[in-house]
Amino acid sequence: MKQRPTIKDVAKRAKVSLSTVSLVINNKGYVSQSTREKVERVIRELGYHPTRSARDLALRKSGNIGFILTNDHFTQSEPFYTKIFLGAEFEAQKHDYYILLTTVEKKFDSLNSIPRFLKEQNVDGVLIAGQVSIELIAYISSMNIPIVLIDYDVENHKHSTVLMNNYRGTQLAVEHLLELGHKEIGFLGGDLDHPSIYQRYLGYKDSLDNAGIIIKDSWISAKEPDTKQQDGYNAARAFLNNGESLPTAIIAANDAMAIGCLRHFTEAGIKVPDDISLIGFDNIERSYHVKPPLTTIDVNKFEMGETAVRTLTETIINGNGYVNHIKIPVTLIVRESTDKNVDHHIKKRTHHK
Amino acid sequence: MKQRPTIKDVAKRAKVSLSTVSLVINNKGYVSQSTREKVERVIRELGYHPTRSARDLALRKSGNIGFILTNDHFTQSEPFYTKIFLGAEFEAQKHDYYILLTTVEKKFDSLNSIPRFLKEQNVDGVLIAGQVSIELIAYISSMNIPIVLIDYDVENHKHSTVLMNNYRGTQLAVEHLLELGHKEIGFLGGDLDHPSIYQRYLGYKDSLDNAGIIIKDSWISAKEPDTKQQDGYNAARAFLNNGESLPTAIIAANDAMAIGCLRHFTEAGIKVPDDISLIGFDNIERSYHVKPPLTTIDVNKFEMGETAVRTLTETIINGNGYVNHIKIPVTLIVRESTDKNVDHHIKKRTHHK
DNA sequence: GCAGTTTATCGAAGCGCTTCGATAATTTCG
DNA sequence: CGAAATTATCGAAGCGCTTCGATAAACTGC
Repeated sequence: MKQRPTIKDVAKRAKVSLSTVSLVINNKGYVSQSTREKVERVIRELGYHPTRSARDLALRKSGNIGFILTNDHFTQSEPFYTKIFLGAEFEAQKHDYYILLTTVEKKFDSLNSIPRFLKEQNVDGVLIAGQVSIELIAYISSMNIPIVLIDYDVENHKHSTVLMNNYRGTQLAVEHLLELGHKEIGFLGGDLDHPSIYQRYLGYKDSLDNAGIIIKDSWISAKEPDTKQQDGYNAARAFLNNGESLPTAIIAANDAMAIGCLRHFTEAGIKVPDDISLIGFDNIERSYHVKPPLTTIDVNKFEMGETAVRTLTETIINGNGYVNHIKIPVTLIVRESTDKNVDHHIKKRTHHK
Repeated sequence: MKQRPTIKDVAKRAKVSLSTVSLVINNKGYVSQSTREKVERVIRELGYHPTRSARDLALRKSGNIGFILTNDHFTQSEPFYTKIFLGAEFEAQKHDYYILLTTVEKKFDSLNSIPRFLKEQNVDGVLIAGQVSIELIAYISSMNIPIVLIDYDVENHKHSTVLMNNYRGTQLAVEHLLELGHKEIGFLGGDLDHPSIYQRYLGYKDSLDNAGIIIKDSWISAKEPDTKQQDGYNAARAFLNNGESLPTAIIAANDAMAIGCLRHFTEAGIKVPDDISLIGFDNIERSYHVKPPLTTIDVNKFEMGETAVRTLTETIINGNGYVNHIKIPVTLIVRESTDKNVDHHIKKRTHHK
């Protein structure tokens, strides 16, 4: 196996010094036209290409960016972060970066939670997707490595973030329902401590406020501990048992909860959308296959990944301190779980049975 | 920003030479218990960790493995290679490798098709998923870089391969149909030149042969140029118009074709599985949502990725020449598109109308 | 008790590249 | 026309690590 040529071979063959070759490769300093051409010719002849690790060592950088997420994401059925990752991967390729992927435990453990690529100084910047421990973020931050957070917002706004426009999402949902003639619109949330969910709640609340509608407490459910299907199911039951009349439409914090809610409604004989309209959020695969298909809010995950990489490379170039908060637009997907508010008095009777 | 400690700092502080520290880190050569402990203590105190690029340069390796696929895969809706990639990613993590992903054009172009990580000598081995140009494979091979092919088999068996057991898949399908009492079993294939499809065809043919059933030409369709849904649709039409009676069951080369076939049958008033049973292959997402849900053959894609990485790391360690051909097992997923062969004479009448 | 091993440590060279001066040749222009 | 600035090239040092001898001390065993 014959060795690949090094910069030395190029220099020898072109009868110039190592440094000159380096200058040509990097388009730096002063090199006369003639020697530049000579060197370039030799490079072509030899099929030379600089070796990554040598260059990295000399430049004290890596050409990689790290992608961190908690290890439960990939095992989830919904490929949310997978799509973000792919978007990032493609954008990174454009900027001549490679992405090193790693997963970490949800809870921080200073021994094991530090991704290897950080210890090895093998990344120039880091993408963090979803809710990782703030200790880890702080640790990376303390190493002075640029960070971009995706779909997760920490309180201090020290790092750039790429979020979906949660607020705008529920706003769209409310607008859609208002157009359909609904006035009594509920919100089925889970854990309001989660920033995204809270934003969705706010978008809902503000929109109704602006429409001059006074929200009744009984329209809102936010007692469930999480935002999974089961929580939606439970929340739906709570709705039915609170002694108050149901709103004519419900916006769920996400599709999973909406689907759980839908299931309970179906069991309880409440028809969606005839008796009540229902909107989800996230546009997960299943929201399309459920009966009836869910009206929901979609965000382009691929674009989130792309944008994150673009932001990160800019931070790498411009140095830290460059902070950017980007909201990726969302769109309303109208399917069959929402319908006109025909006559809500009939409905009240229906679900009081 | 204070510099991270280097091996030099460790040496100084531990009052030993650079080389001794290196020996300790790598567990090599002779080091007395006492100095070993001393060095290890200092390493801990300083929070030292060797830097990747320096080590790579010295060792002339990279600690990365490349993952190549053609650029159309990720744009396809079916996340087939995505799952393989994730399997590979996780397994790589266990072996302390990072995966560098890249896509290449289907047709080889010596200028642009060479992945950057190859030019930069930035990978110790390469995973190739799907049908990439043989020129590229030959090129990589000529650089003496270990290769493992996934879901693609080139003629010369110079490289390790990880394939799904296509042959076994259609064998399972035939067994299933035989148990249901079918004797007239057709095969709806596309491009038989594709090795995977051909293996599926062989599994079908051999199984019927072994069962003592003589296959009629009219049961087999293999004239379509590709294996997409439209090809299945067209093939189904050809089946109906060939003047012969239909078999009582059909095995399609893949789910896409099966779904196309199903669509045409539905349009033609032929009921699946009442009039004819139908089996797909691949277990794509849609095969589950179609009416009726498709009986099909599933393979664990994640496992394919894992196995490929395991094979590759072994080749990297043991040197080339270590060649392994692995077939990942498949399983039959019985859903609603197959049923007992009740009375096929009635059926014949049905579809002759 | 001494030649031959084994164990322990270290200095120096080397991996392939970048970059900082130093030197020299060429150009500018007051 | 000569001092200063610009252009061109190169040698050497350095990036942080591994590894090959060299050297020396500590054991073998006869």
